[in-house]
Amino acid sequence: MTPPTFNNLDETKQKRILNAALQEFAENGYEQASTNQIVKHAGIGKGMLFYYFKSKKELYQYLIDYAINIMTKEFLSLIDVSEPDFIDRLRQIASVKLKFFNENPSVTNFIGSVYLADEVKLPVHLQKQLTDLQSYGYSMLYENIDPTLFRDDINVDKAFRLIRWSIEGYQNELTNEFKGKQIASVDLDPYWEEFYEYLDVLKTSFYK
Amino acid sequence: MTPPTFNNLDETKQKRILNAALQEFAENGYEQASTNQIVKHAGIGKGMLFYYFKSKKELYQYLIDYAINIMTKEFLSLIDVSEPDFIDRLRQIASVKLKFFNENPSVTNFIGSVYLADEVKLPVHLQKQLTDLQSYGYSMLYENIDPTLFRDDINVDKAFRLIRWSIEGYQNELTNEFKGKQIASVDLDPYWEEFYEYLDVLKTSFYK
Amino acid sequence: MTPPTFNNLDETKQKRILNAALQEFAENGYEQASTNQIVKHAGIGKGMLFYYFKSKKELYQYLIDYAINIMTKEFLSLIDVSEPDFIDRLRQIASVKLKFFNENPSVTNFIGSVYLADEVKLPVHLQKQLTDLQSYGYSMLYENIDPTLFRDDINVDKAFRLIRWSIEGYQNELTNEFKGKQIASVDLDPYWEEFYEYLDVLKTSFYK
Amino acid sequence: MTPPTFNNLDETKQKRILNAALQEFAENGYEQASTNQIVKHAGIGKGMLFYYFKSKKELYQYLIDYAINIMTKEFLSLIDVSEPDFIDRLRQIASVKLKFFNENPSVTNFIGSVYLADEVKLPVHLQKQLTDLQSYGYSMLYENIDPTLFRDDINVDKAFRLIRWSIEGYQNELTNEFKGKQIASVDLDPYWEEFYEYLDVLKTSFYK
DNA sequence: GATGAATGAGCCTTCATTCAT
DNA sequence: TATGAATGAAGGCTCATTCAT
Repeated sequence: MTPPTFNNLDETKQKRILNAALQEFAENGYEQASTNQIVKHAGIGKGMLFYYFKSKKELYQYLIDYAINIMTKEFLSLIDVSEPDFIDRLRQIASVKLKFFNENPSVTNFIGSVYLADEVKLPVHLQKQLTDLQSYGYSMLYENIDPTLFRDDINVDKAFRLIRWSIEGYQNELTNEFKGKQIASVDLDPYWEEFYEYLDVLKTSFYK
Repeated sequence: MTPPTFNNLDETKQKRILNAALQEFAENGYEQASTNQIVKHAGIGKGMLFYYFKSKKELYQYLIDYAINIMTKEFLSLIDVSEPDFIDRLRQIASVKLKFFNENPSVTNFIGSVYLADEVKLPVHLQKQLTDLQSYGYSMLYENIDPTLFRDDINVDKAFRLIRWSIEGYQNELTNEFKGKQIASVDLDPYWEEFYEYLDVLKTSFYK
Repeated sequence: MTPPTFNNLDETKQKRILNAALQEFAENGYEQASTNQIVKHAGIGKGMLFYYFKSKKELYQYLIDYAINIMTKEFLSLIDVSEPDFIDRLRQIASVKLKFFNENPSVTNFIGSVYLADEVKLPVHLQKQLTDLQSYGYSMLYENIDPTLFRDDINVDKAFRLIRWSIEGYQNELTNEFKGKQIASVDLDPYWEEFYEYLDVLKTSFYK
Repeated sequence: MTPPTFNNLDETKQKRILNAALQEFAENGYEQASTNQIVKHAGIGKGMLFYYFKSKKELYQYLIDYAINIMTKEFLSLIDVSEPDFIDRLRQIASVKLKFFNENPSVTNFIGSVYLADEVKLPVHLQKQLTDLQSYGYSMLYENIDPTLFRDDINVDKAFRLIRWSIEGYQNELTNEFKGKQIASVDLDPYWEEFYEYLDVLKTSFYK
């Protein structure tokens, strides 16, 4: 399924190529991404990319598959589902997510661009994997949550979603703010503090 | 600042060109948009586009400027700021926004794609205008709001933002759902109903 | 059907492009023909070829159509079918053919390469035209021929074909011999003389 | 002259490589032939082909040399020159030729494509060998022929050639007809019968 | 000997931009 | 003003050939 010519490369080279490609696609979208730029940044010859992947599209689909796998293994599966408090769960997810982002910034940006753009008609098995990834993410989010913590006078499902949207909105705003900056160079502590304050407001409002 | 050659055109022709361009950019992004398609849909010769605008980029920036102006005049300025209830204000904004979208779908889609994509490095004056647009939007949102409606045990500013993010998240989800469909063909009533339910949950939770 | 952008060119330029293309395709076949070489020899910019023709394949098909038309009008239709003597008919055809070749060498070579190579899957209407061209050629060859000139002890149809094949073989041999030489620089008279001698042998053998 | 590295291979491997190459060149012509396909079909590594032959062109020329030799030894030298009747000689040659084709279809197709295409500028020694092959073929055709069988009122040399051209024309037509079909699946008897009828017409016409 | 990864020139094609008319 | 023909750089991709292993 995955190109054996590529998988036989030593890992650092694979990583160099994958990162160059993930970044190029994330920044420019599928069509506008330039394989020329990719090979230049990856430091490989013009022909090799097509020796490994046969076509731009195959490379793109390989990246999606790769991103899905790594997100599953190194992000979603690390979420602790024993925490029954929805908002504390969200806090923990944010922490794992940030760690993942720091280790795989290009993967995060790339998979985001895939969901946003849908420039490319993907084969069904990839469409399914993307949907599955989302479902798995939701299950990590909602599984084993204790609904009795919520006020009795509101619809809990609606509350779930409103809270999730709030958090996502907050995180998007931060992402936007940090865009272009080296994340490593930012002192994140004040942001965590602020985040916790937002979570407290949510608890106060939505919980009993 | 705006090309005088273009502004001297009779208005219907201007509209034809602008709409052709707005649509092309909204659908394909900056790089992928084709000037050939634009002139074809606008019904003008290839040379004229570059006579009016000098370059693809200048056209794009003109469109941003144009979109900002029209959104200011025909959307933001129509918001009724006499409504002091924050959540009722949001409801009213949603209604005005939908009306604007129905009358100017290409403008709405275009400006959305500009915020999302940031393919192009914009000149500072446009960056500023975009920020100003957002600020103006926020002022329409927050001006004259009665904070005393909110519970006393939460930070009202944080509540404002959490609520706004919730609503935006909900609206994004709908936008995504409607993508590709003819909006005119959708019966919106059930969505309004659902929207109001969400607003009620917010009121119950955040208000006294 | 034929690209209007190309047909609007002044004729000398059209000819320059057509000849460059006919030659390139005749010499190298469809796949190996280089559009780069064509534009270089035609003295036009790289993009123009695709402005006129949209694709290499469309150019190729245009050339086939063009070659068929010109061969029909300036070669086959000039054959005098009032001559009932089969071998004299062949003599006359050879003369017309040579004249045509001198005026349109690239067309002749091109259409020959098309029949030989069948590299490209042609659309049915072109397939049909090519077959029709051959049929028309045969009709010019056989129409109104007097079979009673042939000996009674042989099958006249078989004789027709044997004679045709002889002549074609002779002509192919000459074509091969002249390959690469400037045909204009060759004194053809001795070849005509030799040709007539061959025709005489055929008459002696196959006629009463 | 022939690469010693290649000649040291055991014969089955040589054959595998030669057949893979002959077929690829015969089917696609020189330029369009893919060395990748050749090594794949030959079951050898990419590097070895260029170890044995140094370049695609050298391989091609080796194949020409090889084809000439095998045609000489296993086709032309098998022609029975004791038959003094020209037309019976032709019949016998056709039979030997068909046998050879059945045993070496790739060689036959390859050498045919070489004569037709002349894509490649061959070195003089190969040009000469090709000419010699033809000469040798002609000598097998004409040697020991009894000219007194021919009518007295025609030039016998011209008759020889006319007859040869006829036969070649007939055979080309058949080759064309069979193109793409599995020759083994065709019942050839009716074609032999027809062939003999043509030969009879020729005898009746050209012999006393 | 043997492999196949690596290279880079060249392929067809698109497209913003210019310019003669 | 208005047209659209003309340009050439850049796009994705292929392939003979080389070379480290």
